[in-house]
Amino acid sequence: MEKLNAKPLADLKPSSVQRMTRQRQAIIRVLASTKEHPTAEEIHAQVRDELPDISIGTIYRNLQMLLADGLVQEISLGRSGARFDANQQPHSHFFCRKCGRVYDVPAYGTPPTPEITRQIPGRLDSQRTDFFGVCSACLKQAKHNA
Amino acid sequence: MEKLNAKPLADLKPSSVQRMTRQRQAIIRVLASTKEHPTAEEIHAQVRDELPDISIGTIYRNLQMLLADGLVQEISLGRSGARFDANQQPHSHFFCRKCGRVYDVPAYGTPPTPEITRQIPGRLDSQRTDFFGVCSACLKQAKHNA
DNA sequence: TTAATTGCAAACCCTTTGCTTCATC
DNA sequence: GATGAAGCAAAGGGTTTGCAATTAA
Repeated sequence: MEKLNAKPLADLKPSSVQRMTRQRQAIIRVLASTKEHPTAEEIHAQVRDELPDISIGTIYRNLQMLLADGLVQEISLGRSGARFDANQQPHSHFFCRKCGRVYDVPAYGTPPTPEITRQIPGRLDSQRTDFFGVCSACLKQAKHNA
Repeated sequence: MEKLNAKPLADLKPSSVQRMTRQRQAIIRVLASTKEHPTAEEIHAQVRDELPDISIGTIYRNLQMLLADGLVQEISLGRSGARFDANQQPHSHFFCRKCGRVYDVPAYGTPPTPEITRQIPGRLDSQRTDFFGVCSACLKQAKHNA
């Protein structure tokens, strides 16, 4: 029931979006109420509880619009299907190599030194630091199976 | 003609690899001689110059083996097809949002503070800092079209 | 009323895989 | 020779798209 992110997402009137359909509301609600970084499939499954006929295409189309408006971030790890993050606060991610889950961690990253900036072959907009390892859940399971 | 990376890749005897076929040699040669972070398709196109009948499946199978042996890194940015990097030296990447190209930049990243480490929900193996923006080539082109 | 949005299904792209043939060891 | 690896083509998974029907404004 984390409500911190609910506000910004729900309040904004994204420019790509023209009508607030039931489907869109439900998708936004799911995104705003989770810190799980769900995949499109996972969002679909959850929204289906409320709107059993919603199609996966609608999920993707809405995600596109929310991405275009910067209300949602796409975090993808290799070939395993994109995950979506509606947390507007600056934060970093911890990726589990075993299960593919993604966890929020406090914002991390020092501003690029002029040294680095000078060596970027272009205009630098942003930077991101990601963390990798094996999550507690997987560690626990591994120990259990041993 | 950058030869720096050619050595480690060419010298190692990866455990996944049992026979050094002409195809594998050619793929390794392409990877070792570029800093372009080619996609599988791009590797295919280049190797084809030498071995016109090589199939895309062979490219992928070899990349898998090289990945498994840690001789190549996969760097993927969203949905645009994985890119492969055989540069063994520590370094970071600059991703162009416009064209999708990936450029090497000097290694970047400060060691995680105990503070951060403590907040990671699992065992931290590694971290990575990526840079995003628009590359010089695209900036130049945009100016040209204006 | 009317145009944005949906549902459906087919199409797409990138990657993987099964199977037969080839060629390295 | 044996067997790992290649070529080919079909299958897979995730995502996008065309089109007719729906529905918010």
